[in-house]
Amino acid sequence: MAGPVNRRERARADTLRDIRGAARRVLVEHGVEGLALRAIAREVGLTPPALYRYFASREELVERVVADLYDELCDRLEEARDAVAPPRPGVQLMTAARTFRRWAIDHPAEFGLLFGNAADGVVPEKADDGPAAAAGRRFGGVFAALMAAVYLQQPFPVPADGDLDERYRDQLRAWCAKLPVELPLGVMAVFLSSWVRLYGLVCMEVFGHLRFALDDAASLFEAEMHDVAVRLGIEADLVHPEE
Amino acid sequence: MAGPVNRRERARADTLRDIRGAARRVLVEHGVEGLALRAIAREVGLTPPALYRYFASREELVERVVADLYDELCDRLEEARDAVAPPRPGVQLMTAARTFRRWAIDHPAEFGLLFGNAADGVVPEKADDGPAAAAGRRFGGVFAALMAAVYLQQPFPVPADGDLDERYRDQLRAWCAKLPVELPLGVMAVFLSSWVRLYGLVCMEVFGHLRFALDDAASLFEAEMHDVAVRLGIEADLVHPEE
DNA sequence: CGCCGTTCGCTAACGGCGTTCACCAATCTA
DNA sequence: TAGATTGGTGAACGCCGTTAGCGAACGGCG
Repeated sequence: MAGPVNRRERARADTLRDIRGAARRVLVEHGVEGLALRAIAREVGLTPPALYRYFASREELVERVVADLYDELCDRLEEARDAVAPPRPGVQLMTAARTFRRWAIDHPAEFGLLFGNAADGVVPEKADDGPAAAAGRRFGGVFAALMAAVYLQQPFPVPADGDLDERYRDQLRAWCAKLPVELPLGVMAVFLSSWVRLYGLVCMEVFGHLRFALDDAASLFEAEMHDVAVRLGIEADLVHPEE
Repeated sequence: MAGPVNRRERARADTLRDIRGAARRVLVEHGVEGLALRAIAREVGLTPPALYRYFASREELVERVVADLYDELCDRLEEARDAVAPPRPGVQLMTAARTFRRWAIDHPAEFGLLFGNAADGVVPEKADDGPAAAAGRRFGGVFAALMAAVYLQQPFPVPADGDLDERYRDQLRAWCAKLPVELPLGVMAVFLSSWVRLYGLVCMEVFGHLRFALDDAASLFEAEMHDVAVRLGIEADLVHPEE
């Protein structure tokens, strides 16, 4: 927690902040494609090589931006979650899901950087460490925790361990071991299914994969939310958004 | 249908085929990112500017490749569908879905090019014309037709028009109007929901968005298929794949 | 056959990209 | 104050998509 003491250290911290801000601005203005190191340098008022005093490569810089955006999104989600009164887990989960979709639609460039497959899906390397991965885990944790809270408050029916096939059970067990609370494997299965339905739908909507049929997927999203809520036994918590 | 008559026309057709083949090879070997015009030229044995005698831009070349891949995928799907004996629509639909996932996993680079969001999701322009769009429509049509066949053979419960909200109903109606057969709007709603569950899941799996929990999403996919089959009243047609 | 326009390949070049290098001035440390 | 470290510079390399201009091969025609 040692703050900057030197003039140098202060200047360095300032420049670092400037660079991250500039990167964010370039991203919003020129999209994921236009997020070029040279463009960022131009925006900050530095020459491109100067950025290498702060980041080892463009990739590392982008990863830093990704982490920042994840954090911003998580803050938004937690803020919305904590604003729910009274704090019923079901309402909080539905609110977080709607807030996620809202953020995605309002920040398409940022969303594209976080959840798009710019070279990271096809080349499935995506390191487990690094700030971006950590921030990503925080993001997943927000929803996982809400889901767990819903179950712990009022269990919903889940498949018995015996109903899951062996490979699946093993993988769920491995994943479950990484989480703080212990839950039946069936809860994880229901969580994954619900997650795919909502998160997958948002991705498809923002990335235009539904435009063949729909201009606005809001109703489809609400319908999917409804199905998920029924499965989680929180249909009563599914208040329609005022919008 | 005028075949090549001149020596020139024959040479041109050959070169065109070579280019498309080379592009495909470059795509597989170097991924979507590495699909560079210069790399394709190198692979064919031409200088980069020479490709401009065949395509107006890199984008047009890539679009041609996209169309080729869609066609190849559609051929595969139709082949699998038509191999189902007896030709029960339910079995055909499930078979097509499994074939789609199989193709996606076996051809990650090609899948990334077709269904990734390389600059086309964030910038939502994606022209409605062009060979790629036409081939994409053919792809969607395969599943839409199977879904319609399932419904026409044995209707499954669908929401009444009155249960859909107004905006949604209007959009479904507009989309429905573009299809050859007329179906209740609720069928389209069920189709979209099922589509998102299966296609969205495959995208998430291939693009690595499930790796936080699962290494192999086969079981999750089968579970989602099961849910969809139940909703479509074709649970009996859900034979487990031998694999 | 020879002529002429078209086609198709080449080289050279432009601007943009990420990245490395050598150099220099400002800054901190001893 | 001397020396080391830091943070900036311009020049350069090799990649990218794309354009312009040139020359050779080819096709149709008198």
